[in-house]
This record gives sequence, C-alpha cells and structure tokens, in this order.
Amino acid sequence: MGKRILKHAILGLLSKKDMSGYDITGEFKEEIGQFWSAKHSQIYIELKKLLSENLISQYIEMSGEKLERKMYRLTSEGKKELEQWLVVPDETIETEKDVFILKLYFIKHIPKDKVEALFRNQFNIRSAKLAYLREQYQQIFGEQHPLEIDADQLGHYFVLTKAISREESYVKWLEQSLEIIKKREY
Amino acid sequence: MGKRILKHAILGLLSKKDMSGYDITGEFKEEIGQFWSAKHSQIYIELKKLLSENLISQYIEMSGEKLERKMYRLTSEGKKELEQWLVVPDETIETEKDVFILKLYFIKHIPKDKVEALFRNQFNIRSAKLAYLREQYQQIFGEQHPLEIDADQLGHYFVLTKAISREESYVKWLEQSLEIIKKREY
DNA sequence: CTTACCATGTAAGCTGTTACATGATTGT
DNA sequence: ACAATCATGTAACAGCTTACATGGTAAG
Repeated sequence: MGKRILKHAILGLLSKKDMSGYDITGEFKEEIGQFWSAKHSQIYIELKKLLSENLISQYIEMSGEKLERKMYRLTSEGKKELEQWLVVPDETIETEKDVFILKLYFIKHIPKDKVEALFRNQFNIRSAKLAYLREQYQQIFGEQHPLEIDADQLGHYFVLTKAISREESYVKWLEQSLEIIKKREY
Repeated sequence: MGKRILKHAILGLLSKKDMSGYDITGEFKEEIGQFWSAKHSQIYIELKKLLSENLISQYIEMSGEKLERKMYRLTSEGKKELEQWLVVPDETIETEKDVFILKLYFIKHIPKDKVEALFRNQFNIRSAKLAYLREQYQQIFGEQHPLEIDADQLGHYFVLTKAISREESYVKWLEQSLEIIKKREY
C-alpha cells in the first residue's frame, strides 16, 4: 500500500478554503509545489476517490452562463483524517532524487568543457528560482519579523524559508564546485 | 515517454565496473542513493530491458558451487548511449518532494507540542544522516585537498559534498525554525 | 542449527506523466 | 477573430513499491 500523500496534500489545501480541481492544480504551481505537486489528470481522479471516501463533499459554482466549477469542501471526517496524518512522524527519508548530481557522479565520462556548460546551466536555473523565491518572500513578508507573522501565514513562511534555504545552499555548492572544476586539469 | 533515468543510472554504474543486479541494488544503498535509487525488483527488469537493447552484455560468475551471479558489462553501444545522455543539460527541475515540509505547510492544524515533536524527529534523522555522510567523507578523502583528488574519485567527491551541504543546510534551517516555534504563542 | 547475507525473479497494485478530448470565458 | 486562460475529464503508458517466491553461502 502506498502512502497516499497526494490524498492528504489535497485535504490540507481544502482545509484552507473550498477549491475546485483547477484551483488545486494551480496551488501546486505556487510555493507548495516546491515540495509536492501533481498534474490535473491525477488530481481529478484523486478528488473522485476522496468524494467516494466521504472525506470531501462537492457543490457546483457557475463561472458565467455555462461553465461549471466543481467545488470541494472538507467534511468533518476529512478534517479528522488530515489531523491524524499530520501528527505522524516520518521514520525514514525518501531519496531526494536529483538528476544533475546523478550525472555528476559519472563526471569521468563527460568532457571538461561540457561539465562547465552543465554547471552553468544548473547555476542559471537555480539562481532564477532563488530570485523568484526571494521576491515572493519580499512581497508577502517584507521586513516582518518571524515572531510577528500571522498564525494563518506561518505554514507559508516555513515553506518559503525552506525553499530559499535549499536554493541558497545549492547555488553556493555549485559555485564552489565549479571553481574546483576550473582549477583542475583532468 | 518517460526519461529513463534508471536506465542511464545503471549504465553509469556499469561504466565503473561489471556488476550483478545485486551489486547495483547495493550501490543504491551507498552515497549515490542520496540522489537516485531503485529496488531490486525494478533493477532486474531494467537489466533485462538493457540487455534486449544491446546496451549491456551478460555473463555468469559462480559464487561457490551452485550460486550464479549474472554479471553485466557495458557494450560500446551502451557506453555511447551513456555519454550522450550525460551531456544533455536539463532544462527544468523536478519537484524535490519533501513530506515533512508539506506537513508543515498545514501547521495550523497541528497542536504546538506535536509540532515540536515533528521537528525534533526530523532533526534527529537529518543529524544522523549528516554525521554518517561526514564520516564517509573522512574515511575516503580525509584532509585531502579537492585539487589533489584522483580523477576516478571526483564524481564521488561531488556527490558526497553535495549531500553534506544539503543536510547541513537542512539541519540549520530546522534549528532556526524550531527556535521560532518555541518563541511563538499560537 | 540458525542467522545474516547473497542472489534472482515475478505479480499485483499504486503513483505519476503524457497525450487525447472537449468546450467556455475574458481580454485585446 | 484570436489567444490566453478557465475548466473538466479519460486513456495509455511508464515508473515504482510491496509482497510473494525460491534457494545458496558463510560464520558462529
């Protein structure tokens, strides 16, 4: 049996407010998408499953004349399920897969100039992501001190600071490693 | 079509030396398992696929009287395929999934004492991992300067330093975040 | 003798991606 | 008109995990 993480991610998102499948798809393109995501095709299927498990309920909202938005709301059962899942500590850590580092493990088979190109590509992507995350942080929290952040925004704060910390560390390591590559003859 | 990453990971591992499916399974429990891994059930299937694609060849080695080890070796085609794959820059970054941070996004629904327990649990797991990685580094590279590391070991060096950097950053962020949690009333 | 490890494989089921398919709404 | 975005869904396939299944070897 799988761990049904998407199931609980959706329950969590619906705990903030009622949403459609389309809305949920959009959420995974925002900050939380740094740590979990899914495509709409999977989300619509999961929503049907949750509905049949009575963890969520459905109602229709109209967008204009004909366009139906199927809105979903947590049931009390769904809220209970979410709360139970949240407090269970995870005993093990999943492999945090990273194809760039996997490739680097086989660096012996990559020509030196190509190695530098791969590093620069990764540096550009990661730097752009970091800049985007910092901008998000500024827009939402500005110069606010963490102790003064609203309880409703605390989850958002942690997700953003974690994502920023992850990318900062990545970029720093890339810089250091590229320096080593450039200095070495191999 | 998928990206066939396991396929190339196996080709990469076989580029170092001939291995059995069991050996490859073992490799994914070592350092490279920090960035990619697979279970034996998947590996045996992938090896058959690679064999039918003529990217690897097979021979039998005996362990004792009756126990057969099916050894695999890169073919020249396989080596070419690997080298081609290695130099292609990845345009996008996959979501680096992390269930702990996902849960934290829904912190509003976790009682304060349980939040602290979750943090401490994560701190213990990550610290242990970091200690293990540092020990590995010491054993393999000791006080050696990066510019003096053997070309054969360079991939290993980058994978280990990246894993250490990742865990250091994670632990630091956990400490800072737990401080905030403890100071806040919510 | 018994435990841990070596060694390979299949089956069932769940998770996730890509592609196919359709139609409405909003802004230019 | 046209494009971008809103909105929902299914089908086929690929990736991955868990469980089932079997047997050999080495050390105490």
